[in-house]
Amino acid sequence: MDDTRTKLLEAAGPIFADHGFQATTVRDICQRAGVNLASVNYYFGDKERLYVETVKRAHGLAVDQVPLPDWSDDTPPEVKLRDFVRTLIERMIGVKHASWQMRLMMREILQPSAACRELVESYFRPHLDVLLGILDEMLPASAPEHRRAQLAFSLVGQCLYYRVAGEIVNMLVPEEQRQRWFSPPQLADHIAQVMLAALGRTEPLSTQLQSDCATGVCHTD
Amino acid sequence: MDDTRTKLLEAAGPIFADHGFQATTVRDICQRAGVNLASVNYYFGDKERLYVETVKRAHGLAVDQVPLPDWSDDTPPEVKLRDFVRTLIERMIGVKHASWQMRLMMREILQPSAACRELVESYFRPHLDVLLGILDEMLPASAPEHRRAQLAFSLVGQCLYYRVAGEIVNMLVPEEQRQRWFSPPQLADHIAQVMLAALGRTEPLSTQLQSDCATGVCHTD
DNA sequence: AGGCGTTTAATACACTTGTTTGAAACGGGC
DNA sequence: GCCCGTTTCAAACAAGTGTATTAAACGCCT
Repeated sequence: MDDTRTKLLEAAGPIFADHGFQATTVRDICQRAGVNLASVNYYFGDKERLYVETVKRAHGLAVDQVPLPDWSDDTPPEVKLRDFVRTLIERMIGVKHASWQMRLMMREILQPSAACRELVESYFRPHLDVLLGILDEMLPASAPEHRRAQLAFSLVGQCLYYRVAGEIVNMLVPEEQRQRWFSPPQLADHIAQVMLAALGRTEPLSTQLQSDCATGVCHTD
Repeated sequence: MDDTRTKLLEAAGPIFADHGFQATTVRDICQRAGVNLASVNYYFGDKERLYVETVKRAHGLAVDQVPLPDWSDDTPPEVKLRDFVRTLIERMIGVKHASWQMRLMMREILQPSAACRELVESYFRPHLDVLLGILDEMLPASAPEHRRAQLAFSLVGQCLYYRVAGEIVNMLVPEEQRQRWFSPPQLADHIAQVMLAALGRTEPLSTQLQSDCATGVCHTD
């Protein structure tokens, strides 16, 4: 399928992700796609319709690219939580240092547009439900609903941070330290450790870091 | 001081924050400021210079608006950490549901421009140092530097989340639940609890939530 | 008052934007 | 071949953009 329509969609993705809706020009997209200027209006009606289609396609590709593992019924919740974090981090910053799909979705998160409602229901809500299910296995039944949600947001927030503020992290952390200690799996394991320690499923971090700090960090498998 | 220059800066702030650099027009700014179209070129040379000045001014105002408390020397680190989180959250979503200053800075975080380097050195770095100092008081001396940084990012990430993904949270959490349990101080206390529990300075959350969940949540003072 | 540097004002100028147009090219079916 | 709907193309359009220009108004000193 390399018809003009899909060529347009594929060209539009990275450009919209980089510059946002307003700042990208249909001329730019058409040039990148190698098609005539009028094509976007012919196939999508106008620029905005093309944008919405691009966003939909983006999150479709994003979930396919790094899917959640399907756990067996006896997988302990600690492992599920760690896997969940790893998947999130991988989607955020793993795939070739941030795919255009994620960059585009990030724009929608920060400034929701017409394409966003669908994004929430078909992407965020299901993932939140999975995470809430994992947390339920570790929390007492008396834990109120809003605390579960806030815990989920705490976890997601830590992952999202490296996507949103990645450039800032790059400026704050020296190059060599970043290379050695800030790889996606390392960050994922750190976040999982924080959450598990907070939930009381692991020793607190301060005691973990007291003894044997070399091996305590990189149990990456 | 209501000369044209400052009128321009004050008008430009919210508009740049809402629409970004590209999508805002100097005509819009001048109209809102009630000054002539040519003024921006007269006072700032061009649109970009005005933008940079606006960003600088934004973070100047942001720190003044909600300053960090100055703790006495014997303030326990747990209190400092909680205060730090509260300050961050207050800056993120507290002041009249997100001031334009924060919205503008958020744009720079997500997509750094020329004005960003200065933002990092004069705003983010000092705050990070304060936070690292607080964490140092709770961590063993053997804790490696990169883990401290990651812990700091975990904390900041959780706070940033409600600013970045605030609209998504609004769609995911029912209105009434949001009204009751998602006020800035409540969110701040939750995040502080997570971090303190992870560090082992409090009981784990799962046991906290087991007993007496009604009073355990809202120690707002 | 008069002169002068500073500020404001209206307008014009290129230029880019999204979109439209109408004709040309294509691809089968009879 | 010829007709047809579909797709491509180059060009043009109208609106909106940042910026430049020019003259008028202002404030202030002597």
